[in-house]
Amino acid sequence: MSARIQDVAREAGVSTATVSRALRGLPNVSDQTRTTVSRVADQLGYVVSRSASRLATGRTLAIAVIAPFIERWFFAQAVAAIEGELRQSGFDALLVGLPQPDMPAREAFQADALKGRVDGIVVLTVPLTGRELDDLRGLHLPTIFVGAAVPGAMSVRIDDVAASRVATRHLLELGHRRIAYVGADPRQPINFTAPADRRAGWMASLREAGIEPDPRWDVPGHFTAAAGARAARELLALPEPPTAIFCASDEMAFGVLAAARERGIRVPEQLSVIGIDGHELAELVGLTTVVQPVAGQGALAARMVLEALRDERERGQEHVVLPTHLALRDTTSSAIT
Amino acid sequence: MSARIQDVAREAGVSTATVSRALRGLPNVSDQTRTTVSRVADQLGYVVSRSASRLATGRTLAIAVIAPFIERWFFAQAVAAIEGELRQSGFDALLVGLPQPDMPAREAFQADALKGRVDGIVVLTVPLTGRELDDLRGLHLPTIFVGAAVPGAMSVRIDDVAASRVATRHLLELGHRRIAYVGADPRQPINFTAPADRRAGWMASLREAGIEPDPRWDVPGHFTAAAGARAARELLALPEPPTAIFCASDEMAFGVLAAARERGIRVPEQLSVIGIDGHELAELVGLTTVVQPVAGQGALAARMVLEALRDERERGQEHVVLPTHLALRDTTSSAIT
DNA sequence: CGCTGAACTGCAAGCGTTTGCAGGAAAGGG
DNA sequence: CCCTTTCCTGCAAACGCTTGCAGTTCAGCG
Repeated sequence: MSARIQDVAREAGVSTATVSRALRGLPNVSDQTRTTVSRVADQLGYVVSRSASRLATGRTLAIAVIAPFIERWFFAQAVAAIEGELRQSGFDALLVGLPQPDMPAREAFQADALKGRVDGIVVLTVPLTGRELDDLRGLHLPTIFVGAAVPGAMSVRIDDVAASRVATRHLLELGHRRIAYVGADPRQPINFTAPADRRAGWMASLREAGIEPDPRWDVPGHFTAAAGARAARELLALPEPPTAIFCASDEMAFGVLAAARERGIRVPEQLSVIGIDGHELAELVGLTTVVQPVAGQGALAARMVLEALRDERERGQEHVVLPTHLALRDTTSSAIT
Repeated sequence: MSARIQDVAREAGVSTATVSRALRGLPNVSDQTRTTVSRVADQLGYVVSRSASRLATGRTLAIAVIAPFIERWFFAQAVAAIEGELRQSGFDALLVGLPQPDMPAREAFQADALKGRVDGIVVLTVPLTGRELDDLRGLHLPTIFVGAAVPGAMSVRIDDVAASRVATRHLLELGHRRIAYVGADPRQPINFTAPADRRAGWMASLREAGIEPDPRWDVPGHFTAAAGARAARELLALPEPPTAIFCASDEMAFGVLAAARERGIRVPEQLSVIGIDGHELAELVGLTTVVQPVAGQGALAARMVLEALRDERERGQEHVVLPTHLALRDTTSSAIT
């Protein structure tokens, strides 16, 4: 049906070996030959068979992108950035969602289903079990984690503890004392450290300020707006509700803002709210937040796998930490005392 | 390094042919043999080489998912749903972003780069040129479009005109006369009909109500919140501003709401706002909107390609239109006259 | 007890590239 | 003018699976 390397070879009057070399820009092909071959090739609309060259070389020119919730803002941003970077380098992005990620007993992630299908892996901050992680390592492919530092592998992320401290300190400086945290995750799988780290930053900052955090200020949020709203309703119903809420993601903060509006609580006058992310909408609604480079982390991760593929020798254990910054906007203000 | 079919064959004392058949559940393999082979196979951790079977069969077990802006809500939802459906059927999801989609003169989409790399294609409502579309057809792969009906191919979508009429009529029934539309796209590529269709529905509904839409009520929005806000600012600055704004997407509506807040305009008392989508946040902020099944469209599309792959014979030209419904919430109310 | 099929299994030829090795031609050096 | 090099090119063997075809075994039937 469509042209094979044979056809090109015949038409150009050379061997398939030469066609292969000519088309891939390998040395030891005369300019004359190379031109002819190229011309014939696109005359015939020849495209090398990926399957065949995969088989012959053992390289797939594909990278797996493992993401738990592609539909969520953070992941969508990151995936988009990764895909773009990969495509530019001629690599395929094989998207792998985590099976039923919300289920407590979700189907195990089959790492070795990837065996031989990709040259490298980018893992977006995914709740993986230790076993799954081991299987992943067992593939011996360059693997890079985004959003969490996994020992023995490369990673790119932000300093979650620090980001969280920035947010919490900001609230403290505004005079808040009763500062809640939304975003803890009851389960704590390996490699999904953001919730816990951010919680740790919050807690440490409070303690440094001489405040012992009330356990009731620490509410799970599951990183969705709806869950954020639920958390806020719970917090605002406390006998002595917090005067400020720090959310581990902007989406949860949106939920908190909505919940506050429901109850007629004015932000920031009666309640300060701060998030982490730098969501597009955060700017619009004036949400104060700690901005992290999401696309930046994704793109960098992609470049790092490709890099690792190039320099097979030194499969580094690089851990890159990207900076964040506080975007002061309209949802935080001094506490009324 | 890792086990080949040969190894399994040797270990199990059978030929590679038998291993192949046994593992794939083909008939004419004794139960005894099948069991032995399976046992040996996973003892050795054998996984068939996708590359090799691709080459041998010509089938890739992969589907390309072409999306222009993976980072946007609609696309992220759809991609997630598609990926899930494909994975369940053992297919790989090859994610293909459109190169620099925002650029006016973006690099052409290389359809034939997909040649031989996938068995089918799902195209999310993508602004493609006629030539690109032709190339895509030239691949002769089952292709299904989401969000736009392309002649000669399968599609799944909503009735944009109807959805838009529902929204517009709702506003009309509330007594609004000056109803603006945010979302038109100046460029009008083939296969990206949603903006124009929704605009058509708006315009038709107005005319049926005896209202001649003021051209200034028709503002581009580019489907982002920021652009929605910009559009709203423009509209609200008109000497006689609209009393209601209909946005072709919820994200744009969020922008409009933000812009209204900026100017101290109360919603819905002074301004009614309605969107299309059913975004997670829409519910939270109480945005009235026409809900469309986004994940549903994606999942269905995926099932349809797989279906088409199964029944090679009848490559249908099915066009499925999924229903939408109006979600009445708090951003629309009667016009003050 | 021979014969016919059915049920399994194996042989080996692909599938379309890549690549180590060797051959041949041209160029340069002595 | 011969001998090295250098530069191109082709041969043919992988790569790891699938599958048409043929061979074997064995139960069942006449």
